[in-house]
Amino acid sequence: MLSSSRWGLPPQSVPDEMSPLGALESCAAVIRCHAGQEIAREGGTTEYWYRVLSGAVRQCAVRPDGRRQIVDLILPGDWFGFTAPNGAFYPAEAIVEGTLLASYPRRRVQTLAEANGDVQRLMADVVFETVSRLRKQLLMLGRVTAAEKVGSFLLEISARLPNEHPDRLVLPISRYDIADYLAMSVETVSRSLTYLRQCGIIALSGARQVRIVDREALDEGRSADLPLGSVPAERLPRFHPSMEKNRAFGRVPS
Amino acid sequence: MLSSSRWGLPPQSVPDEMSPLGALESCAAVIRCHAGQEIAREGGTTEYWYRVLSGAVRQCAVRPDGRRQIVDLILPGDWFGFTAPNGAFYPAEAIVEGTLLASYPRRRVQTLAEANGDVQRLMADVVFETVSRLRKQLLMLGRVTAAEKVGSFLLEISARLPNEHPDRLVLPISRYDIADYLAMSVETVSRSLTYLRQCGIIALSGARQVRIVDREALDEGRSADLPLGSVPAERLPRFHPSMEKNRAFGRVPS
DNA sequence: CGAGTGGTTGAAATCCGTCAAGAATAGTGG
DNA sequence: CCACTATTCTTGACGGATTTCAACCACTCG
Repeated sequence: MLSSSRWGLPPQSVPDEMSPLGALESCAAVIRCHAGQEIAREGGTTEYWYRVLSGAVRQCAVRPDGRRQIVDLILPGDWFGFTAPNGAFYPAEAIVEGTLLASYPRRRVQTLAEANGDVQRLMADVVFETVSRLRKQLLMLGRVTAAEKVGSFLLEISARLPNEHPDRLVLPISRYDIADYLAMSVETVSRSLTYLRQCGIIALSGARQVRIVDREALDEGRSADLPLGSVPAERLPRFHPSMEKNRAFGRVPS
Repeated sequence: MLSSSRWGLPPQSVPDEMSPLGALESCAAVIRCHAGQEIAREGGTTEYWYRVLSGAVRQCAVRPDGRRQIVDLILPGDWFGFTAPNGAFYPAEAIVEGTLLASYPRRRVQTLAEANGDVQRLMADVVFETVSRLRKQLLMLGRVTAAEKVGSFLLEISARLPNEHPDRLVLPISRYDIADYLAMSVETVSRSLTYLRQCGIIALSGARQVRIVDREALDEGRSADLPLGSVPAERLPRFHPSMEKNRAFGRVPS
């Protein structure tokens, strides 16, 4: 499971500075994971920090009632494994077969960061990215309509997945995972996608291949103008009368 | 707005080690905020990291449709202000009148952390706490029923608020803020609370004073057994027939 | 082929958001 | 202290979106 080969950091994560990264590189080992395989945890605490090189990883929470929720979706370039001293531990599993991870010994990196300010700042930014990622997921979950949730999910994937063409994307996860990621039922995810397709906002070739036709319609949340049940014959108009319900969630209280 | 008085770290955040904290203390300034006041941002980027000493702070996102969502609720002892280099900025506002903040100059702390490994690890843990906090909010938003959301919110507040008696708590935020925090309407928040009260799971004295009667019922999510509309005459049984719908969100797919 | 997984669609029940109105509380100024 | 107002909170009614339950199709792999 633990291969000792070395691996370099991808250029996009740290564009200019290459000096401190060599030190980080030298302590990284590459792990190859099967689909569904849980990333090893050493006795409860995470002794490693990981970075996804290819594939996808999910961190799940299982409620007492048996439901599952994905609390983090980790794509190539993202780091994970940061846990608070007394925080809950959410097991990480590879989603895609052959997912490649770079594993960094936590203590080694911390020692490196103490000696090298560049490494310290790099790791700080990496954790801040995690915060930013979670906040985006919060915003997705907070959307009102199912179609809005799925729409913003597609945009998120499009932005985070290194595609040659940003409007053509291959979903790395199944409908079930999307459902657990957005906290909705699988059926509604499927319905939302066909709804977006029927609106002409996206195009589907196969289940996983998505083409974004009208990007603005996705992030403006205009996909909530019509209910899921209705089947519009043609594309939605750019501005819809029902968009006028611009009342705030809660006005500006306390 | 910016007072130059000094302020010590509270003992609960860092129990034992007191040596590196003196250095942190010495660069902290205390800010007193009015209710609704936005915490100063210096030209878009956050030049300061903050820690809440008393009161409460919210970080909001406003969607194009005018809705508001609270993407972080910061209570005494919590830090905030960590932003990724290219991440979105969410303005922070004090909620409670007279909220006290300790502000730490970002660059000064970074310099301190470079020189002192203890400061570095302390700050790392502080950011990990933020990650843990956001993940808990994700789990709250992911709950199915409105009563479950509000129930887990009460438990969260009870755990984070330094109360003498953990089952008696005073809500620091209004119904509107709760609604924007849990991404639901104000009316449903109110209805959920009265529902929990009628179930005998909580007791309300006034709008803000809550007493948790049956803690297990709250975190087991059993509060979702009955729909919001029905008014049960007595307490719910400990195990309810409808609890058998233990189907997972999505089974365990790839 | 049959089993299993993943995906889609239909029908029914229900939970929640919206609109509306009223009650309770706080804040203000006389 | 009281009237007056604004805000917060609660409750009702209604319509609609989503969940649930169920069936079906496509595909893969022994």
